[in-house]
Amino acid sequence: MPELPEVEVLVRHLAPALTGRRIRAVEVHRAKTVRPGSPAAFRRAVEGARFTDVERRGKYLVFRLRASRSRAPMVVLGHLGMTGRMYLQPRRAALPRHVAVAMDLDRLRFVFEDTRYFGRLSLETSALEPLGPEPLGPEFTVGAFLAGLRRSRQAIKVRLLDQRVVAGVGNIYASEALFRARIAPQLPSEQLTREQVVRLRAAIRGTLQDAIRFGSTVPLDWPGRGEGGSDSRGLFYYGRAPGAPDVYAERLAVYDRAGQPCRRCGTRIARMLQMGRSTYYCPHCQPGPTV
DNA sequence: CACCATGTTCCTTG
DNA sequence: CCAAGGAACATGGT
Repeated sequence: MPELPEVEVLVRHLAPALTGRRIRAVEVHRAKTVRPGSPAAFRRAVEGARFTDVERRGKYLVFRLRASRSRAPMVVLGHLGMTGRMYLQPRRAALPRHVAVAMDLDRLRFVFEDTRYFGRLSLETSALEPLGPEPLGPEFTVGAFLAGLRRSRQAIKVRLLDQRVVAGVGNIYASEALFRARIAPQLPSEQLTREQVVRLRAAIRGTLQDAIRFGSTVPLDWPGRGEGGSDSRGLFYYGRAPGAPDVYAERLAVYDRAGQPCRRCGTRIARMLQMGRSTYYCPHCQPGPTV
């Protein structure tokens, strides 16, 4: 679930739902999720604080809080890892099996569920420092992108996963953007022509924006409830309702479609490994050096 | 049983 | 210095 578009959609729902609410209690169910830092220090800092805003930077969630007594502003950084989810549920509802952290608000509970526990929460924000430009922001210029790609023989697909080049692109949207730009994933990044860089920049922005638009149309719900329930007011859950069709995968052009026909030319989509991660591409629409 | 999985970080080898 | 590869984290799906 979590690359930039999924985090963006989540933040858009969380911001109005959390802003102004006070954290009454914090339960850290998985100590390692608070990293770096300790669960005790995290609880001490956060309990009693009030949310003032929620933002996104790359794939990180930036929770802005104000301490109850000192009124000092503070920041909690969140990352969903591979399987993290965040949602609100009624405070008396059962916690999910793989709950990492739960925060009691007044009537609601804010839940960080994370099956594989790769996600994290921290009072430490230095992880934001090395991040490259926001792909949808004004800093992501052709010049900045060009600077991030030159003088590297790394395959362009691998470069796109480097959060210092551009922040928020992950394994799914790297393949999708390269298909959209018709650029071979294995092309060394320094060999991209200026024209290709311009096209790839536009493709990244278009791909991410389409995904955000798509995500915004997905009905929200929370585990264990049917959709559209009358008491779902103020609650949300970004993801697939149990048993619902996986519309999420159907909109992807190449990711996880190995062997299936390219939607543009009919050629079978190919899969290869780059740095141990799957890359999907159309050998006809994205011609390039054979590796 | 085998292999794969939306992410990041650390370590080793060349 | 760079690049590549592997492992670790931990659990589930096919």
